[in-house]
Formats: sequence, C-alpha cells, structure tokens
Amino acid sequence: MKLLVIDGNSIVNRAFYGIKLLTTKKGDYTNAIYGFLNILLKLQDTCEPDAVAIAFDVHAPTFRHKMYADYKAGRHAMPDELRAQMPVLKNLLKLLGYKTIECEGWEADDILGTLAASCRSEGNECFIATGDRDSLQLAHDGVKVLLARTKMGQAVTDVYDEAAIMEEYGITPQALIQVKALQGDSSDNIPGVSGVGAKTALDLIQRFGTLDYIYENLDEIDIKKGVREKLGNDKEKAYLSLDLGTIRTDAPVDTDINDYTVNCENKQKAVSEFVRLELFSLIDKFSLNANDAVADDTEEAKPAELTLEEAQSAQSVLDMLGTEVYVYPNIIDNDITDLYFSFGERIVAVRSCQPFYEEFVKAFLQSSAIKYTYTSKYFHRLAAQLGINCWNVQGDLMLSAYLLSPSDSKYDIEHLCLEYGVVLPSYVNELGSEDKLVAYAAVLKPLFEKTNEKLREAEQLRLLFDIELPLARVLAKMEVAGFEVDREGIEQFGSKLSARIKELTSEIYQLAGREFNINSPKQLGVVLFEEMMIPTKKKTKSGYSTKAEVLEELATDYPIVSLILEYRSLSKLNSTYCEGLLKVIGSDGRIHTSFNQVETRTGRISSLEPNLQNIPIRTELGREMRKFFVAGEGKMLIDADYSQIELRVLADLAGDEAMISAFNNGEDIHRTTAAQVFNLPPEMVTPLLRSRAKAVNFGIVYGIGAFSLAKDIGVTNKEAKAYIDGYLNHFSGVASYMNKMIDTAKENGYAETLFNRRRYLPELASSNHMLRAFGKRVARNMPIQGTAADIIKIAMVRVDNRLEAENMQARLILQVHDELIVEAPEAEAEKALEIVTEEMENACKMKVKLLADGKIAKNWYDAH
DNA sequence: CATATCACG
DNA sequence: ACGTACGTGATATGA
Repeated sequence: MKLLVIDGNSIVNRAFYGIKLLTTKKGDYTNAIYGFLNILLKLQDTCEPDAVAIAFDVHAPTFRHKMYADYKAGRHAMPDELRAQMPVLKNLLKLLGYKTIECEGWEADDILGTLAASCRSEGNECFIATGDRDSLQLAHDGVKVLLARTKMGQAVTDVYDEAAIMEEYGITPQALIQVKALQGDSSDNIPGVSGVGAKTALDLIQRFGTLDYIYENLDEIDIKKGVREKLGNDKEKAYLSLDLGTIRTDAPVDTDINDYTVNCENKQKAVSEFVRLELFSLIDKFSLNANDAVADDTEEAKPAELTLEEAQSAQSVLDMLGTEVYVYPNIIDNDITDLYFSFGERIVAVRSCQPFYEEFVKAFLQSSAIKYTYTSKYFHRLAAQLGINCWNVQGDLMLSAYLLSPSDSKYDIEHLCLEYGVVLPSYVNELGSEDKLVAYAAVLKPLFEKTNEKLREAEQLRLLFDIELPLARVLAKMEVAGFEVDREGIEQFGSKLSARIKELTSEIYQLAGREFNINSPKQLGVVLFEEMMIPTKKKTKSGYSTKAEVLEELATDYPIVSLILEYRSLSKLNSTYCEGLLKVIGSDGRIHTSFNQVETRTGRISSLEPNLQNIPIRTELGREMRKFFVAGEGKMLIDADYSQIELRVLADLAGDEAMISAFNNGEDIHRTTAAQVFNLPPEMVTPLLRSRAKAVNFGIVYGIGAFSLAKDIGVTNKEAKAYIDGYLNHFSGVASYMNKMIDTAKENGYAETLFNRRRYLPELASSNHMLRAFGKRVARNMPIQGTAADIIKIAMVRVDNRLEAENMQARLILQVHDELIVEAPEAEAEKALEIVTEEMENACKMKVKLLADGKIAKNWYDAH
C-alpha cells in the first residue's frame, strides 16, 4: 500500500505565502485553505496513495524552512490572517474524510518520521510531502520525499529518493543529519560547531561519513588546523545538535495505514462549508456535487422531478405564455440558440433547429407576456437584429446579481444557486445525459424571489429598474449598430507602421550587436542591462523592468533605448489596433463591440472584442487611428463628453462650497486649484503649476498619497505633501467628506454611489496594512467614479428614449465612460447634438451644473 | 495560464 | 516597517 504523509504546517505556510490574500464577501480569509487543498489534490494526483495522513504541530509558529527563516518563533508569530484559517482548514479536512494528526509535545517532523519508519517496517510505500529540507533525511527504501519549493515564482515539487539525494549532495539521506549537526541551523536553534558552515560540514561528511568517525580520528584525519580546533572545541555541541537534528520515529501516533484511508462521509457538510467559504471551484475538484449542499434539508426542499416538453409549434408555446414567463437562453458564440421556458411546473424547450423557431422568436419577443430573463441584453440584441422590439422585460437575473455583488467574477446559474441557497434540480434526458439548461430555467423563479428581496432591502430596485434594465436594451442596440471603419485606411496605416518597425528592428539589432526578440521583456532586459551594461533603475520580481517609464530616463543617453521606445509604441499600434481591429470588422464594414454590464466593481461598463474604449488619443500618431472610425454614408458622428464629471460629482457629494462655486462660476478648475494650492492669484498660475494642480485633482479622486503624487509630477515628497495639505485645507468640505466616506464604508462594509450602487470592501477589515490602505482609497474613489458611471448611464437611456420618441434615425453607437457617440443622418445631426448634450447635462440635478461639450464631424478624430 | 507592458477614462 | 493613485482589456512571451 501507499501512504501519503503531509507536513501540514509546512504546506499550509507555502500555500499562504504563495497565494495572494483571498477573502469571502464577509471578509474571512481563505487563501491558505484554497492553496492547501489544491496542493493536496495535486499531491494525490502525483502519487496516487491508498491513504493520507496530515500532521500538524500543536504549537504552530515554528517555521523551519529556510525560506521562512525570518519568521522565527517568538519574533514573528503566525500572521493573524493565517492563524484564523487553521481551525477552518482542519475542520474542512475532517469533513472531507482526511485524518489529521496532532501530538502534544511532538513536532510534525517527528510524526512524519514515525509514519515513514512504520511504513518501512511494514513494507509499505511512503511519500512525505513537505517544504522543509530537513525531512530529506527520511528518504529511505520505500520512503520518498516530495519537496515543495518555489522556482521563479512558480510552485514546483521535486521528488527525492536516496539516489536523488546522493546525486545532489553526494551523501546518503541519513548522513544529512551528520552534516546538519556540524553546520547547525539558527532558525531551528541547532547550534552546530561554531565556525563550520555548510561547505565545510558537507565536505567533512562526504569524506568521513559520521561524527563518530571524525571525533574518533580527530588527530589523524586530513583537515585544516583551524577546522580541527573548531571541531575539538564544540564536540559536545556537535553531539547535542546531532540529537536535536535527528527526526524521531517513536511519536505516540496511530501507525496503522488502514486508519488513514480517505472517506468522506458527510458530503453535504463539506459542500456547505465550501459554499460558505466561497471556494466553489473546489467542490468539483473533490468530486462533490453542489446540490449536496442543501440536500440534508427536509423532503419538501427537494425539487419535484423535472420533465421537459419539446415545443410542437410556435403557437402551442405562445398559448402557454400567460401573463409571465421565465426564460433561460442557451447562448453559443454570443448568440441565443435555444430557449427554455418555465411556467409553473412546466419546462418547455424551443430549439433553433425546429422549423418554426424564427416565427416563434419574433412572436415571443413582441408578446405581451412579462419576461423574466437570465440576460436581457441577448434578447434585445436578437430583437434589434430582427428589426423589432423585445417588450415587457421586467427581470434580468444577471443584472440583479451584479448589483447585489458587483465584485463577483461569474454570475452563472450554478454560482447563483449556491449564493442564494436555491437547490438546482437535475434533469436527465432520454439519452441518459444531463441537460443542465432545463434545470437553469427551473430555478429562475426562486432565484428572482431571493434577489428581489435583497435588492429591496438594499434599496436598489430603482437602480435596477430605472437604470440597469433599460440600459441593457440600449447597449444591445449599440452593439447591433456598430461603428463604421475605413478598412483600407487602417490597412495602409498598418503598412506604414510595419515598414518603420522593420527599419527600427534592424537598427536595434545593429546597436545591440545581435538579433533577439525585442518583444520579449526578458530578452530585452538581458541585452540592455547585461550585454550593453546600461545602468538598471528598476527590477521586477523576475528580472529587469523595461517599461517605458524606466526606458525614458535612459533614452537621452543611449540611442538604442529611444529606438526601442519607438519600436514599442509602433508595434503596439500595429498589433493591437491595426491588426487587431482588422480581424473584427464585420461583413457590414462595421465593428460591433460587446458591452459588459456586469464586470466593473464601480458600475462602469466595459467594452470587449474589440475594446473600443481604449482607442489611442494621447499621442498624435496614435490619435490618427481615430480618423478611421467614421460615420456611414450620408451620416455624421456626434461626439459629446462631460467636462470634469468626476470632480463635479466630488464637489456635489462633498458639498464643498469652494469647489461648487468654482464650477458654477465657470472657472477653470485646475487653475483655481493651482491658485489655492500655490497661494497665488489665478492670473499668476503658469502652465506648469496648472498641470501640477491637475495631477493633484486626479490624485484626490484616486485617494492619493504624497509619494505617488511626487513621482507623478516630479517634485519632492515634501512638496507633494504640501500640495495635498494645501488642497485639503482650502477645499475643507472635501477633506471632511473623504474621512466620512471611510468611516461609513467601515461601518457598513461597503461604499455606495448617489444611486445606491454598492461595492463591498472586506479590505477595510484586513489586518494587512496595504490591503487596508487600498480599501480606504477605494472607499473614497468608488462613490465618485461610480456616481459618474450612474449619471452617464441615465443619460444614455434618456438619449435613446428621446431619439426614439422623435422618430429619428440617429442612434447611440459608443460610450467611453464620460463620452457618448451618436451616428445620425446629416439632416439630423444638429438636433441629435442638442438632444445628447441636453440629456447629458440634465441626467442628474446636482449642486454643481453638469456640462457636456459636443461636436459634429465625419470621423472620430475630428469629432472629439 | 501567468506576467509584463501599454492603450483608454 | 511597509509600499505607494482608481477603473478597465488586448497582446506577446514563456513556463
């Protein structure tokens, strides 16, 4: 038989330090638990044991591995974030059927040794998993040591048997103890022989084998005089160290391998615990079923057997619809394919392969039935593609879930069921395979009941019904509309870039003296900072930093560096924008981005495949790209953007009179800020001072520190601090508002916008300084960025409504956070501009007037 | 699949 | 003593 023995403390430490801190929404830490269980699974995969024993120290904080030598007992206790996870992990292991061993007065090492020895004498194989090299001494016969270590930031496991140790150290595993006895180990309080280090110790043992031999023949053996003296002085300490360094094999623990077989008897509890810890991915990995989580409830909690009906005709399903219907769309390649309806107890599938599918879809979308959907955007998009409307959508489960928990990364039905405690039934079709989509349709109603209740409690129903739900339809229409591009223009621009990139490449090779991959930061680092001996400024954890910020400082002194900077910016333009955009031009000559309405933690929308929210503008060459984003034949682009929306929102939220009056008097806010911060009359503000003040304004919105501001604008830390203090002194409303924000966020556990959009902030309760500081910055920033996002969303819904109400052909085609783009027939352009700016400026009544600047042009370059 | 870099507000 | 501004997405490299 095979036994896997795990050094629990050692592995849990690796897990904790190897994975960034994770918390549940409540703020409980889970990273060590997550990491440990993943390592456990990987170990089981590697050695396929018949039984698993997990040993823990009773008094935990002695870390013996060298990597953690700093964390010596007493000086650095186990961090609270890890300590809190230990009992939870041990309990979870028990629920999963693993036996853990703790033995008062004995270290985990000795338990490993005892089990290893027992396996040897019983003729069983044994794997010891640890991060502690000391355990290598246990490798013997059928005992192998799986040593976890970190290589280039990656977790790797090396398998050590006697041969491997012989190869690496040139001695037997048992002789490693003799080495350590001479060498000592300060992190383990093993004294060793003073003056003898790793090299001498290993050399002595390689040549003479044991302490006994060395001391018996101390006068004869061929060693340096100094070493002989040191050995003579510390004989007692050497033998004491030998004793301390020998892992014991007589710990009073159960050594019957049969008692360590893994047997999960209470799957429900294990799953419930995983759910509580929000470690959903582990449920599958431990071959558990998510439904087990609530299966120990009463009988009636169990769902009735599901039955699926296949639609027979369009009319037959339409007849069933009644006043309300729950519908789950199967989505493949970003388009709806089949539809699953649930009404009452029945589930009906309408599939795209059925001959009446299209007829049905058209009728369904336009029907008077109230529709509760999983994601309404897809229905609206389908409708827009068909040139019709999808009426009466009153539910979008994904949007509801997003508002309740915007930091989640997934909103699929399986996760939602776990989160809201809804049992996901299973449906098995005639072929014997499970059809999950049927079950998804079945749980829509109970999930809506839960989310609606929570949205009501959080006072977020208006946010849902007045903003997000109508916005989904607007976004769908924008996606279908797309943005026309000049394909040939992009192609020509790309060719020009490629030609210059080719020139740059050969010049760079010439200066470097050889060819290499300029796109590889690793190779570039070697060329610049090793081969060419250019002084390095900064490093990343894996090598030299070669980012533009670093290279710019070197560009004047080293011609190759400025060539690389040019190469970098051109290849970015070429690969991301020219090549990238050409790949996604539709057959209609337009680019159809997708808007993600459930991604950001602040409430903004994001744009993907392609991302049209990061088309270059900051450099003149990059900005050229925008000339290829054009209005269709006979049409114009109308581009309007908010002026300083985030600062205006801040002024309003903070109720800061100085800032409010500055805005309402039409002052240049950066100039006014400069005048205040630098204590000058406004007309004395130079462009340099204005730009510094602008950086301060940005910084305030982001929750600035003096260090970063100093770095950004190139002044000393002290000056930067003076600017910030000067700012907060004058805009005292902002200062007190920022403090209030943090306090309320701490109290509530979340930050929120003017429209009650929330972001939960478990970071504020962390014992980690950096995390807590981050939480504070977010508590200050999210209400500002989020409220601005809410406002432009309102504007979008209103613009869309107005354009429809006025029967115009003009339509929104893009949003870039504070900017809206409308495409309109030439004859409508002026009116569309008026509508857009008006709706943007009136989207929200605040103490500060909102301003939007608009422009009409043929392409995006000229319109913005 | 993670990391480094860089594009935008 | 610590590390250092908020929010995104795409690309290339390399383990």
